[in-house]
Amino acid sequence: MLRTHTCGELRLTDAGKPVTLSGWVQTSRDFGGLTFIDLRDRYGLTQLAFNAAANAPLASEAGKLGREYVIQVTGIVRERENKNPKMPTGDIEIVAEEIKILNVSKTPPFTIEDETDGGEELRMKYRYLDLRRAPVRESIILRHKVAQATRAYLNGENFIEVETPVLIKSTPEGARDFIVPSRMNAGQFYALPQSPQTFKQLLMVAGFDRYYQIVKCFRDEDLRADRQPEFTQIDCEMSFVEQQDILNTFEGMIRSLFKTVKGVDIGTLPHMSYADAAKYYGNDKPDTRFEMRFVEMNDSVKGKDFKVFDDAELVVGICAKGCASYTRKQLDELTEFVKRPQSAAGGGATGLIYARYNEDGTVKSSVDKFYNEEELRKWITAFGAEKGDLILLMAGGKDKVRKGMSELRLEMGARLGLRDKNKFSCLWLIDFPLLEYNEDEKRWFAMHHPFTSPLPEDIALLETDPGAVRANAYDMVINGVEVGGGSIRIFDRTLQAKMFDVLGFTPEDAKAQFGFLMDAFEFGAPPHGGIAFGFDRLCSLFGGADSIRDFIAFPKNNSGRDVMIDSPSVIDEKQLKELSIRTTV
RNA sequence: GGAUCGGUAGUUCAGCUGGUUAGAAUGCCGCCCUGUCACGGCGGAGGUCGCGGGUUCGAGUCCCGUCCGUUCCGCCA
Repeated sequence: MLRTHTCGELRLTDAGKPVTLSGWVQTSRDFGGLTFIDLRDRYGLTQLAFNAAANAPLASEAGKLGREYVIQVTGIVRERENKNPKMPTGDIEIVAEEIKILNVSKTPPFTIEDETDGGEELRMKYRYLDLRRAPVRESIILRHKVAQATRAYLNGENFIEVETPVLIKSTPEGARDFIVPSRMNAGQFYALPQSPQTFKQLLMVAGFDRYYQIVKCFRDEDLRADRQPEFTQIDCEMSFVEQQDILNTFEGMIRSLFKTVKGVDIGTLPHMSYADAAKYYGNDKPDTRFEMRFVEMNDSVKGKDFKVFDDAELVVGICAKGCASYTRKQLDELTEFVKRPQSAAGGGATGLIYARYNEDGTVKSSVDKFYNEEELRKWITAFGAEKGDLILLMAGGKDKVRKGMSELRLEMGARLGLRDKNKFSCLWLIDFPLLEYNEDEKRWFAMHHPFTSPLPEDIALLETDPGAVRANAYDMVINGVEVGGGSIRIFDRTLQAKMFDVLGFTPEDAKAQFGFLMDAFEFGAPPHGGIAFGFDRLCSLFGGADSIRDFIAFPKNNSGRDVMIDSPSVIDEKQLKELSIRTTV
């Protein structure tokens, strides 16, 4: 063994012990006659002390150690003269008697400290150095803990972990597939799974009853801070269940994860319908850490000759607590925010209308020309505003205004400090529409996927009013992040055929793409349903971070590149030829 | 595909309406220092201002193009 202890475990009670530690040189503080070195490993930091008066050659050798040298040190644990209460090992130091350089190191391109001076790009290029930093290391360890807690819970609930194939078949719906050429089948291609969806359903047909897998999934779409081309799901499926059974099981799982990993009790998850989420929060993943719910104002503001409101499909607003004192400049900033070109609302329909309910009880709005004080008082009542509050309104087409107002709500929540990373607000979002109409392609698309069953009471509507059919589907939302989603599946071949029909698949198309699943359903498929959680997002949520990248050991950058190993890369002509791929380059 | 911000020392950044030798902090190197833990002091080295073109007497700065990166929109059944 190259060590007797780790760099994080020695305490005052160990004083007097002879020990051997191995690790990396974090810092060196040289006082001439006295040199301190902080030695680092995964477990922490331990101070080494070298005294020139006691051992001059050793102290001189210690002075030559550079940052990130790997050394082995033998010495005696001693109580420190000056303790450091900020370090767990701050009460002791090692009086070194012997050091051995196990490996030298170049000076790292950025500092290996909690607050590094390295930029994102550099950190990714030298990710193995970045991973030496405590915050990144802790994020990866947190991920490990979440994975273990997940397995512990699901194992306890009788789930079986089954691996499903990675080389599968491309299907046109959904995200773009990553494609792998087949050498043995010239001109043919595998696809990497966007999720193990069909396989887990086949496992239900196979009678496995409860399946889970912590599994890599792949989607060839553009990246975001919270989106990687390869990402991990907690993928689950259960047989002989209805929606409520699934909600209970996985509410239990998430509660267990919060309890084990964060020591937090999240309580019972409320249910919110898709329609209510749209109406009160303007999106399907409401951040319910704070209220600031939408208030629809159509009836109270129309007919006063204010064209913007009169022409609008929807006038909706929020009440920002204590913001009546906002300056003109701050209000202009909000208007800019709403109008910014990157807004999901596409630049905002009308801009922003505001009404201040001042501390002195007066009301002042940006549309005083059209609305007298009495009318503005009605606004105050509608919003339940108190003195000092600011009412913000937007008007226009329903979808755009809701999107725009939703962004504004989150922005105001952030400005008011209401989006606390240490607070967790979880809920189930239910009653999604089953189908979405695509104007460009003039056909219905499955909002979730084509195996999602309709709510039983809505099945009849499939013929008459497909847009009104609600799905037997559910999403779990935490702090405005969609962390998981799933559905009760269609297990009846006739209903599945009808779904494909509504989606515009000919029976031949359906057969070609999903024939294996439809065939399987003819051999006694049990009623089943499932859910999948975005594991990376869940970890970033637990870790209080917006980006998932530090919870992935080796993530890709915004262009889907791994800048450390420099992939993707060109492959040579011989490989291409073997794969029967011709290039024009 | 679009928008946005950025690219200057190893690193993080500053560099105004174009003007003499491009700065700071940190890191690195050398010397000094016996209780530091963001050690301190003195000194030093370190730059193709992403790349290409243009405007100009003169470009880090202005214009065009291009490459790389950030964040967002589209996209992500």
